Amino acid sequence: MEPTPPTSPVASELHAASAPGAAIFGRSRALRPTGKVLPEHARTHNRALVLQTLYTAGAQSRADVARGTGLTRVTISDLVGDLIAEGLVIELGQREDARPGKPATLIDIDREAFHIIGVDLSEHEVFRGAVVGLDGQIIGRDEVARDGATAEAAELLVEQLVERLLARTTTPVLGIGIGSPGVVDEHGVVRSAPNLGWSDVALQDRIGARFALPVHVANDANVAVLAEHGSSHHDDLLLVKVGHGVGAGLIIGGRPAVGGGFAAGEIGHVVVGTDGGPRCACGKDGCLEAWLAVPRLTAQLAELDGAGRTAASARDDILREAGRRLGIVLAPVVGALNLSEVVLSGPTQLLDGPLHEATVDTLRTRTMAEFNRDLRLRMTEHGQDIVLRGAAVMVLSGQLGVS
Amino acid sequence: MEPTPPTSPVASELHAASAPGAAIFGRSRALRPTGKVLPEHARTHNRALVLQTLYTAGAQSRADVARGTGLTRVTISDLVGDLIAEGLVIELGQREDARPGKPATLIDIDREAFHIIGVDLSEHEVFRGAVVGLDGQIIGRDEVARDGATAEAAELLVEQLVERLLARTTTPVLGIGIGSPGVVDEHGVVRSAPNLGWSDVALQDRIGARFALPVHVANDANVAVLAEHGSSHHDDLLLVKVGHGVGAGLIIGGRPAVGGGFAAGEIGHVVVGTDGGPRCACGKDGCLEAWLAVPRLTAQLAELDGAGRTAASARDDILREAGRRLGIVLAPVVGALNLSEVVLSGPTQLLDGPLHEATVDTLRTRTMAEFNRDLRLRMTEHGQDIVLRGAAVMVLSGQLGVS
DNA sequence: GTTTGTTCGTAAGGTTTACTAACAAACGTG
DNA sequence: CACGTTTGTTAGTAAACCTTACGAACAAAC
Repeated sequence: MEPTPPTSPVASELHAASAPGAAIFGRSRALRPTGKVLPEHARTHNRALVLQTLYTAGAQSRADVARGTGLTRVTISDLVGDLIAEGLVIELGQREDARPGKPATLIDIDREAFHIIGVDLSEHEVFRGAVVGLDGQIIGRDEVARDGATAEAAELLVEQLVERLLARTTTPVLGIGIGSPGVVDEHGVVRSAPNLGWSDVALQDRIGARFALPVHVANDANVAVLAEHGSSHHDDLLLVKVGHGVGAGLIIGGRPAVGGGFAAGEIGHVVVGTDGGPRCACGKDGCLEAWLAVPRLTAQLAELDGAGRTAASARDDILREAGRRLGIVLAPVVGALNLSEVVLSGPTQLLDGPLHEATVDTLRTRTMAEFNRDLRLRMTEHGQDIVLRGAAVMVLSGQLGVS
Repeated sequence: MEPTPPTSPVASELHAASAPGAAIFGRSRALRPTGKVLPEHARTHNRALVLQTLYTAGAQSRADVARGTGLTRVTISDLVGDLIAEGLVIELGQREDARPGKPATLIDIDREAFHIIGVDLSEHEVFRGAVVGLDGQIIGRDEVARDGATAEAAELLVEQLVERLLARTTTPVLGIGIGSPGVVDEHGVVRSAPNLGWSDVALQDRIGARFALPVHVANDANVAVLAEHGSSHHDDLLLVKVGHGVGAGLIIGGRPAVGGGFAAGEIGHVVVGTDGGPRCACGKDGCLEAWLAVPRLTAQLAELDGAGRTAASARDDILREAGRRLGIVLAPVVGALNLSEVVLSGPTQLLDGPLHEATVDTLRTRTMAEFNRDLRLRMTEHGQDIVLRGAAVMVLSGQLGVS
């Protein structure tokens, strides 16, 4: 019954008195900034709806779009007129196939009209970037070696990389998307990225001011899950990104989860199981990262090699145990959120095999089959480019409302 | 690399081919039913915004509401005119305090104009219900003994309880909110509630047809977290409801999480730890419910008493271990979602004490302090009425857009 | 070849919504 | 008492989407 000391990161407020006179529901809560809705906002929404329809279903007639959206042909013609004037949509000529009635004029998003810059800062040795098309196709790549650069030097490298990528674009640029390690807030400020020596770095503002383009910045795993959501039909999914560290990105009910402190997905330092485990850099024993991070796994496998040609099963045992640990951490999350899809991203030779199998097995034995029958666990199909493509999705979503 | 058998609840789709010709992002996904936005929808939104403002901040002038919402005085007058005509808002006369300018006419939601019926089906022996005011105050209670009724008999009991509650109302009824155990879908169909012998019971339609009133049905824990969200200023919170079983409700980014299969929050049968545990009714060993459910805890404590007057520390040990197990399951969820608040609901004499302390301790030692510094773990302040009040919030939110 | 029915895209006119501008009423202040 | 301030309403305007109507262009049936 004693309150825990206030120094504790998890403090109890059991006995905190509520404000006197406050209503039972809601009155004490800060006013929600839901915001008014003006006619022009409705227009913006419907405009995005047209783009989304074209983006998702491809070239079609105005009448098709009208049927798809529920708006009238008249309104669609009006909206499409705007979009054509802006260069976002083009007419493709008449439909070929033979059917009764006036032949339709096909329209589509001009998928060659804009380029997007995607940047991935999540790798340890190199900053990678790409020029990405509206469809997600990678048009050109570039990268800069990091050479241990931190703080201002690292920021300069990002600028340099973006500049080189912009030089390669041949059409107007829709925006710049950046996936950064660490905790990133809603304004694209990197609150904390220890690896890069960043703390409260206003990357979005800086890059935006430098290149006069829309910029979106988010955590690398949160960016990666956007790429996965784009190519999945699930609206509740989790992506686990295994690299130098272990992080996750979540989509819940079709929307990215950010978390109260912008640290959603930070599962690398959650302790796994009740039987200890390897000592982690953070000081605790048995963190997920201590079991699963790539350096840890490769080191363990290298030890095996050093001890002579052991049976392949020893290698498999190591990977299987890592997979089991991942499953143990994921089980409560899968259960609590009733996820329908979990995706793994990272080195295929490590993740795709015994590790993956063990995770599947562990999830199966530790969750309720009845509720999670539809759950799928799979490797990403985006490979190494997942953050680059996710960054493009982020820009697409932010600038056009398409996602 | 072998795909797991299709009978497995967690199946691998590692090698599933994507549809040929599908675009890299999105094209393969089903068209999102985002929906068009018409001017009247904007109107509805702004109307709800006015109600929300009044509900949250209390009586004020039209001009105050205009400043609070960002809409103009003219628009607010128009909207308020509608609301007064509908009987939702009333004029309270002129403001008393002395200041320059024309004296303001105070308006407020007519908090006595409507009653809400709240029903809680989560208890084992009894169905409880209440007439609830718009502010959440409980105006009258009623209950029916369940006597083990299941299937149709249980449905009839619900109808009977609602009928008796309606007879007690003295004003028009805004709607009926029901918190049911089991899995409930978006249309208020109880997909599965083993305790009540329900399977695909269209409770919302049935009660709605019987009483010709708006009805909202959801899972009991998901309903309970609405009550908690109403009196909290956190937009990422989890409520753990400990009773005959163990369930949870989540609010993520201010919205309730429902899950792909409508089973979000079902954490009772997630296995805890890596050291076995008590056999659970579901067949697995060491489910959270096997550690934490009230029958299990009381049985363990009763065994103690039977063995003679043991030290109080033995009782504390049992509760502490249960709390530790809860912390172990919650740690990955708290980490993944970066929750800012976790609330416990259930018997105070069991939860509020060593159990609570142990959960706090365990969460502290198993998550990253840096990310979860602001996390609070506390008992609910709604006590036994949490589902009844949550049901009222659900109706308020569904019918008026107020939450 | 003609008629019929269908489909597409556009034009005209009406309704809803929220805005700006302007004003009367009612108050405190100097 | 003149003046500035605040409130709430009236009048007119702009934006957005709707319904209705129509010409153009086609397939199918006669």
